[in-house]
Amino acid sequence: MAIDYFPLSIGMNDLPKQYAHAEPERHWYPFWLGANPSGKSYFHSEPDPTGEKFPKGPYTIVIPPPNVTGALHLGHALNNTLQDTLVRWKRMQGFNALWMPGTDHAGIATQAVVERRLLQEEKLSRHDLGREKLVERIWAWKNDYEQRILGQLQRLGCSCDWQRTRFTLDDQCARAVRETFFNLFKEGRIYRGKRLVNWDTFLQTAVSDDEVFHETVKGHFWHIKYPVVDPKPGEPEFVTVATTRPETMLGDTAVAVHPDPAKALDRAEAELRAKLADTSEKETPAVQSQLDALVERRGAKLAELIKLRDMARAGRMVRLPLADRDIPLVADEWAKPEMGSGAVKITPAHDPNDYDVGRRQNLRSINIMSPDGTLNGGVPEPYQKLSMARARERVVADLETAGLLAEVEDREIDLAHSDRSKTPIEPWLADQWFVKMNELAQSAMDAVSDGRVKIFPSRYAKTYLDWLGEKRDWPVSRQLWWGHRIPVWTRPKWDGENYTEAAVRAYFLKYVIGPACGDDDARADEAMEGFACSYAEGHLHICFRDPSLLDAIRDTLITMGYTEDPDVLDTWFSSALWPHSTLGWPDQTPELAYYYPTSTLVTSRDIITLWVARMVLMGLHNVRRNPLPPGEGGEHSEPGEGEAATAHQASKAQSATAHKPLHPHPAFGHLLPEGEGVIPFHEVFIHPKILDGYGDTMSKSKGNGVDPIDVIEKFGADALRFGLTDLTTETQDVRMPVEFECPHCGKLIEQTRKNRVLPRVACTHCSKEFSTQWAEKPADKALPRGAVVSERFEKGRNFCNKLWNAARFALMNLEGYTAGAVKDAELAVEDRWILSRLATVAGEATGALDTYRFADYTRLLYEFAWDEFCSFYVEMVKGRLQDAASRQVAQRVLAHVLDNLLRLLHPVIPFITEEIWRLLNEACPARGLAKPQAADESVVIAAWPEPDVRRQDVEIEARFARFQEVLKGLREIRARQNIPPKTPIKFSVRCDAALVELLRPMAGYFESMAGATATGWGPSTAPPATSANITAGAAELFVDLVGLIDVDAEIARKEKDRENLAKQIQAKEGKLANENFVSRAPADVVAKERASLDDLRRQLVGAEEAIAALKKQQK
RNA sequence: GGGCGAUUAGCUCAGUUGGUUAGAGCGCCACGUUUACACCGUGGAUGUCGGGGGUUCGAGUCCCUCAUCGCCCACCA
Repeated sequence: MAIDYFPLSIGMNDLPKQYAHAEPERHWYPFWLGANPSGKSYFHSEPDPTGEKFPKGPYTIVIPPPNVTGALHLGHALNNTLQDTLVRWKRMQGFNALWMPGTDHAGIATQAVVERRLLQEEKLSRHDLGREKLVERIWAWKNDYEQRILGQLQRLGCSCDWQRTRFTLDDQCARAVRETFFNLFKEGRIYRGKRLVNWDTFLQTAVSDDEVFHETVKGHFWHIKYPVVDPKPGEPEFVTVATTRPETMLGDTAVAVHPDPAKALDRAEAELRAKLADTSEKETPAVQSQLDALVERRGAKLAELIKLRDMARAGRMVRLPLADRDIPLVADEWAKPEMGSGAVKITPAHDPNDYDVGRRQNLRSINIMSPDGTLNGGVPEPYQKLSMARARERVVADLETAGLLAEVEDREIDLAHSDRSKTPIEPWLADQWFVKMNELAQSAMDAVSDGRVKIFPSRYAKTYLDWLGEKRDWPVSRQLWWGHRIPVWTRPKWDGENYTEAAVRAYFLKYVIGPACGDDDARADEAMEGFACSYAEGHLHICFRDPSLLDAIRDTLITMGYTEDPDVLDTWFSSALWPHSTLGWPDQTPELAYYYPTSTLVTSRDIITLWVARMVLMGLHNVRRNPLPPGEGGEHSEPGEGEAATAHQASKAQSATAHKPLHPHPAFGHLLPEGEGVIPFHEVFIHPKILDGYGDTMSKSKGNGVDPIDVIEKFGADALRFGLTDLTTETQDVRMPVEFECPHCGKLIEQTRKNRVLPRVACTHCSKEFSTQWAEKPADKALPRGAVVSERFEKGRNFCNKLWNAARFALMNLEGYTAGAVKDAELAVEDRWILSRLATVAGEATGALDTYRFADYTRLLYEFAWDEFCSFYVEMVKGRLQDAASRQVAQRVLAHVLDNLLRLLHPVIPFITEEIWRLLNEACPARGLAKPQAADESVVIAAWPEPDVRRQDVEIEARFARFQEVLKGLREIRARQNIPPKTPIKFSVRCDAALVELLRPMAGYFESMAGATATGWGPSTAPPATSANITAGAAELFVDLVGLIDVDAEIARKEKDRENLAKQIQAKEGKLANENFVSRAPADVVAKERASLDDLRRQLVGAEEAIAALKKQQK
């Protein structure tokens, strides 16, 4: 049968000896996407609510959307390979598999990249460009990189449903974001608060923690005396506070002391003692002296602190020097008595802890800094317009002049710098929006605690629960331009205005919304549904659900004094909605009803908290399931149980052969806005992180990053995928030593910490130079580029080549193949064996994938394909293929096993399996043993092999094990006697009658596979006069060596054996003589030891016999 | 400071509930171009299972402790 709709890459008659990966990769991907007989993409999925086409129901994965900051690296390749492996596997199993692709706008990271380039290439800041223009530039960047990223995923072979590709900043995500924000706002879960940001005063922007580097600098710890206002008799004249940032005193609004100093001192002492008991030796003296100081001064300090505390309770004030303001003493637990004097200055606007104190104690906040880093009008005139650094000098000098500086200590300070401008960061409290986490976090914790969401490996559930357990409110605003704009407008409250929600609503209905709706009451009422307002800290905030409404009233709002919030939302806000926003939420789409909750999330451990936890809580908040009345699909979702029972889940619990339709048949409209919240996914798999050979994380900036495309070019996409899957064990990190590939000689050069940052490197083999990613000078850039790869992918490439050659052998021997049923009686012993092994391995491989044991999956198939199929089955079937009488059955079994092997391997190595599948289709259009059937046009849509348990045959596997032992023994003797492979040898076997029965039928295979002819079998077989012997399991082999033997070498060898055996026997005898062992160990263990001892003794006798015989020969 | 994890052959990693003589891939050594495959075949060498204690008849596996490394989180008047 000729395939005319698509040309095969390789003609059947000249299959190359080495698998060439490039061509199959190039042409099979478009084939899968639609250039196939069906004309449709195999990767596209449509909801099937009735379960007509897919009785097993859906299997859904949403991609962790890669950031559009840059191209994908090896970590992404791992992440996506695993997802593709799962999706392809489930698709083959008959699930309606959907892999939803997309990318993430990655707020600050992307804006930072674009801003950095702008500065470098055009010397422009974002302020020079303006908001709109900058955002335009970022969109252009996004378009470039999105294309590149999606292209990389395709090169990798990812079977995403590209028709559904999404972006976290696209219109539909924007709708989901606005809907979510509005609802949370209306529910009072979103509030305005202050939070410390890393303020870059040079670029006048907030920078993320990632963009901050710390440098230890020499600084001071200043102790400042604040005079007490009108001290009463017995009261101190001053309160001393200490600070590393004296200039912030100008913004102080209180001094705090602990409300219960005695208790606080006890706690401090107890903590130090605990630390002393727990600390390493070299730190002990420091802790001890702290403790001593605390104990020694306890009495005096306690008295002082109690006095201060009482003053605070009496509402006494201190005078803030330089600013000449009176500020209160307050009692607050933030003050640590063991620190400094025990009294602490409170600057709510410039320190997050102080901000909390300010809220608790109802203090004023005085912001003293302008965005450019100079002091603003909130401080006395002499200090205004000074930079923070200058202000510090001035404040310290003035305090000293005033005699208010008690002490100055030297101190090392960890000072934060902006990575972008290299200037010091000023911590600055900015207004931020927060999401209240209390209930949301609890709901997400419950989902994991009660098993609705399962995390693999399970230890990561702890990371998740611990983090959520803190229930820290989530700051969601970012001082950026790239992202979802916060849909809030704000104005200060007017003097004398009384805020009530009802009044604001009434006002808006009458004067703003009403007119905007053309005074159509129904429309206006509806519009008011999408209106919410709140009041906090002197400001009125309004929020709209529908942005189109906003366009109509924008001008009105501005006239009314409202300003639009300039900030955008944290990028994780939109990522948190990803599993439902990509399926159409807030609309109740068929997709949402059918595919949600998704099946599996595959991600890495560093975003368990940032992303996974938030998806769970947002999913539970946004997506609601209504209990359906019985008869409308509701019977499938029993409360509690039903929700988790997708077919995917059920297939794990039920046997693979169960046909009961367990899928929920979700009816459209099944997910409604009321009712119980629905989890976003049933299972989460956390995969390891790839480090380089030195244990460093890979990154472009270190120079150890690997572009998956480089690996694909050199080793092939399948080799990359196989290698990555093969290292996915339960460990948290894997190391991947990295090499440069010399573009001149193609050899690999070890990448070191030194050479990986050079613009050009000389090849250690051919000495020619090549360029690296650091090349900037034209001379460097002109050199050919050295790709960065890893030889760890050789294993995968070699495996693909082995598979290719096994297929090549099969194809060369399948001429004249006819399909037809094969009767059990027609099967040869090797057929029965390989079919038994195939059944076992198919079951084990399925089990491995089911529990995310990816490395087990590849290992099982690697060993089956290489060590069993290639090394034994193919070798053994060769003879029958040459024999007309047995050829037909041999061909049918060979084709069948290869067919199954290709299916089992397809999820991990899709390209080569498709290539071979199509070649096999040419040779054998119909395959199968019991009932041959026409093969599917593509292995992508072929069925996953169900383990054929009927073929499992313990007896035949046992016989094979014996056979393999004997064969190995024969080869070993040949090797150690240096007998050339072509020289035939004769051997005899001494073993019991049962084993003879097993081995005798294999005689021909000893001839073909070891060039050895059997001359005698049985319990009384005697060794030939000149022989080498070896123990192979329960059998003893004698190889007749007349004219071949190196007697001396054999004697030396056997003497070494004898020594070794004697040692082991002694150890075992000792063990068995131990009364404790014999009486306490389980009987079967003891029996095993006894049997093992007998065996060793027998071997020893054999060795001695052989030595004696050989010594006779020597003479 | 809190948490999680790692430490097994030269390198990268497996090692099930404690139970024969601790495994794989790469690398290394010897032999081999036998009609699928040198990206191969056959055979071989290589380990104080990080150190020290303990529990046990028995520990790579369980407990304690020390050391080194990695990651996450928090904090630093």
